[in-house]
Amino acid sequence: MPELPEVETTCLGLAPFITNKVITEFRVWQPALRWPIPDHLASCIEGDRIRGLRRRGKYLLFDLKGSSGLLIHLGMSGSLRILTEAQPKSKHVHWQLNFGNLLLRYRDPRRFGALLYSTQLDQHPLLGNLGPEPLADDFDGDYLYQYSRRRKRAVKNVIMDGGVVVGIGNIYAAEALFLAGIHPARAAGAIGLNRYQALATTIKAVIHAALQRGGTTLKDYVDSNNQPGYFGLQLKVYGRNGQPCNSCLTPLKTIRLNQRASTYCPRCQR
DNA sequence: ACTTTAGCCTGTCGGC
DNA sequence: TGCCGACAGGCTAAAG
Repeated sequence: MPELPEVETTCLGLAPFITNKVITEFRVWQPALRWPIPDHLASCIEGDRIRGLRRRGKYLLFDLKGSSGLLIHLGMSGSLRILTEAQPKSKHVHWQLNFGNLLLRYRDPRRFGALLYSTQLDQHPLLGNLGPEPLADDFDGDYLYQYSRRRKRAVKNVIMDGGVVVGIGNIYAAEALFLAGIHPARAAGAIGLNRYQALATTIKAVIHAALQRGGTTLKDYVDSNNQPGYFGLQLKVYGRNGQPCNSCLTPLKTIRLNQRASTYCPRCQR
């Protein structure tokens, strides 16, 4: 399931193929994604050149003419793939962009992803309330501490809130909290500055490590060149309920926060 | 004003 | 073997 590192990897992987290429055709097979693909999108974008690719949180942004562009989200099972010749459409391919002979195909079995268009891409409502990037300088322990004053929500819910900081999904939240020694259910307002500085550090560390490996891959993610995924990151708590803690051998426990499984070490995380 | 919940989807897996 | 429910998950709108 694509998280920030996977989206970044996709962005970097696609860029050499489609930057400065002209969209010669746009085709849709299944417009019912997280939000419907806009009607008549082909007439808006055919003939346009891809001026550049960007990532914001887990959104992929394709800049087109003027300030217009495409906003793409991979949901939890989406992938983009470059094909150099027309090949039979596989199941769950919902749309494609043609660049002459080159094809960019979107596949998404669970259809939680999105393809949207705006003439003012940077003003798109979905981008309006996003918090800082986790690797940026404006995301740090002080920031988390200040946000958390007098807030009672669980700290895990805070770091997974895209309005606080973007791109931290269930996997990286669990791992970062373990590394920082913080219980996922602890009330955000009851955590001091020192521990938030540790948490900001471990968040940056896990995101950075995943980026270095080209993104953690689970099951159905395939990168933009259709290479098998990276299973590199050794997850210390995520998906390891009941197994011994890597550090103290205590069996890991799982609780549910915001309907999400949250696995942690009851001894190491307080 | 803040926080939680429901709902969107389908493939996979464990239990019976 | 096959069926069925639980679960996975980001994000928003609506409810609390």
